[in-house]
Amino acid sequence: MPELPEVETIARGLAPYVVGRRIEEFSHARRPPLFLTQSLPPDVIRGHTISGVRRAGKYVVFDLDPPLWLAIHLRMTGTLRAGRGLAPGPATRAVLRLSGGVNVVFGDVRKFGRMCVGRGDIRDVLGIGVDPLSPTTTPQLVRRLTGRGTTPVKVWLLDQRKLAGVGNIYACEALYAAGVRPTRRVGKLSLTQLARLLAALRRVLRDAIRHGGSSVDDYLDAEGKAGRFQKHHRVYGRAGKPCRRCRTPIRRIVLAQRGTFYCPVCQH
DNA sequence: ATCAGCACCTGTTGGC
DNA sequence: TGCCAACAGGTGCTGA
Repeated sequence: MPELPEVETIARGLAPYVVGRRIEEFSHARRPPLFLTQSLPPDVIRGHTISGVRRAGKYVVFDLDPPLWLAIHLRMTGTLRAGRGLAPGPATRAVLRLSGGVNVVFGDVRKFGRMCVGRGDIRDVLGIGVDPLSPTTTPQLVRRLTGRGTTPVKVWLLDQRKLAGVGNIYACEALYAAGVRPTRRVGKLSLTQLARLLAALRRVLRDAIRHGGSSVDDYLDAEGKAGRFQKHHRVYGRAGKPCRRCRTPIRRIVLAQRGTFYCPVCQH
């Protein structure tokens, strides 16, 4: 469920609760497997201190001292909550018990979420690409990444090995904002169109972060609060409803098995 | 090397 | 009202 803006919101919300605290205990479910195959044995993090919380792609990352990291991917229904004396619930998959009585609880109804303990270059270990919000991600770099690829641009945006962090909602919204049809072959977009798309993507992501992310169904932040950006969606989830610009009904198609929404008039 | 299709899970919703 | 198929913000594997 959570994409870049939701993960960013969660990471920022966790920081005041966890930074500077020591991990006293780490308890976690075993089935279905919670840890990625490339993970170090998870229990090595016990006794380490959390030096920071950040986002890498769609992962929430706890930086530890001595140097090590714990990355958590929420997939569709994962939630991360922090609080003093916070209790586990029925869907709890893991709990970090920290110094000072603070608990971090990872809940996940569908059990798709995954964790990974590692050290060194996190992007290498997790296999994720560049960040769309990074100033080093330029239209020229994006062009190098797309090459002459024949993949539909919307499917390309969802490939975490290229750009990391974009999911279904923001891919749809950014393509609408840029006036680009989701089915366009990514390698055939001009550099100008790619630049427009990257700028639109950044605008949409920053805007969504400012609004605490999108709560379409069950996303909640680190303190259990819903996001507000769903009120700003222009196409996502609006099949059959009028385009806010031209009143044409928004169309829904399926690309790579994902619902894809666009305006047939405003997007070419 | 790609890529469509399905698998992984459970809860909610919409159509009949 | 009740049942059940379809669908959901994500990713990874398999086989063509």
